Amino acid sequence: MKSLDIFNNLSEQVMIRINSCSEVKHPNSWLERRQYKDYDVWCIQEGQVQITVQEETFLASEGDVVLFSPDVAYTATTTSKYCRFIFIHFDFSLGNHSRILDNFKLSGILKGAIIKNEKRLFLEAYEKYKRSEAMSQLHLKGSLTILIAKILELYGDNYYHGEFIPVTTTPKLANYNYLDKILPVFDYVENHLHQSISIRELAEIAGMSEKYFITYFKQSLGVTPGNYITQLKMNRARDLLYSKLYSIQEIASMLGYPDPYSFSKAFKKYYQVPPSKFVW
DNA sequence: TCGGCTGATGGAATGGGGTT
DNA sequence: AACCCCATTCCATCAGCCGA
Repeated sequence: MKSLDIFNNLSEQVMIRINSCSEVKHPNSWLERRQYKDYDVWCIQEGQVQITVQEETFLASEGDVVLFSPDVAYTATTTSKYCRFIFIHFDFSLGNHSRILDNFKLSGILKGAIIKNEKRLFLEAYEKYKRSEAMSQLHLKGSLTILIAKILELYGDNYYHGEFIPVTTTPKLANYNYLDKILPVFDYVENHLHQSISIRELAEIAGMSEKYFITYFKQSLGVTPGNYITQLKMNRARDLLYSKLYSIQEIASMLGYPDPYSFSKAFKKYYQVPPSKFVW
């Protein structure tokens, strides 16, 4: 299992909040030196944008998408007569972890060709948003989610990795491998969903004391290990129920619950509906 | 990174409602 | 009546927060 799978498995815990979204056009004399506290995506519509990060210079052309992570200090100018781009500022968090994406080198320039469809959806949503059409904010958020999912997918498949380096304020932020320590735990949970999993055994796998493991896990992922296990089990329970191939008793046993009652209890707590009423 | 405290959770037993 | 499923209750254990 790849560490990026957490975003898929914990998709219900992912929160994206749009802070601002607009379109700007800058003349050749434009020079901007900034460092934001949230994420920022630029969709270059016209011209070329030259971006300098940590003394290194990059060029984003028409059609490209630029992703800035928080704490990336950049200087931007245009090498063409003028440039025009749409920007969107947003926060991205998993559970209560607002900087989970810092674990990955995502900040940089994505060539338009590799993200074509997702960018098109985003631009369509932006046009709706600009005209204040009905549900346009939901459209915008949805299309941004798709765009980010695509960036994560490209990153996971090694088709993309960002080259912007953030200004490291704490040692933790400099460590892109922060999740690596608990990666074996993800694998273990994934492969042992059919049995009851104790935090103690997970801590052992991570090579930490039980108490510290819980703290570390929550700091790294934004959710507690217990919540993580429950989330995965409930995802699978939902899929198994939809398949209509198994009884509640069978599913309970497939997910490591000692009896169907405990499973029902956990299921209802999570979905607010008992498993028997979940699929009609 | 650890230990103590406390609320949360699991497991077992029991009961009730619905269905066959 | 028998069976199934879920709710409730009680008690023991565990997870996770907080302070050091």
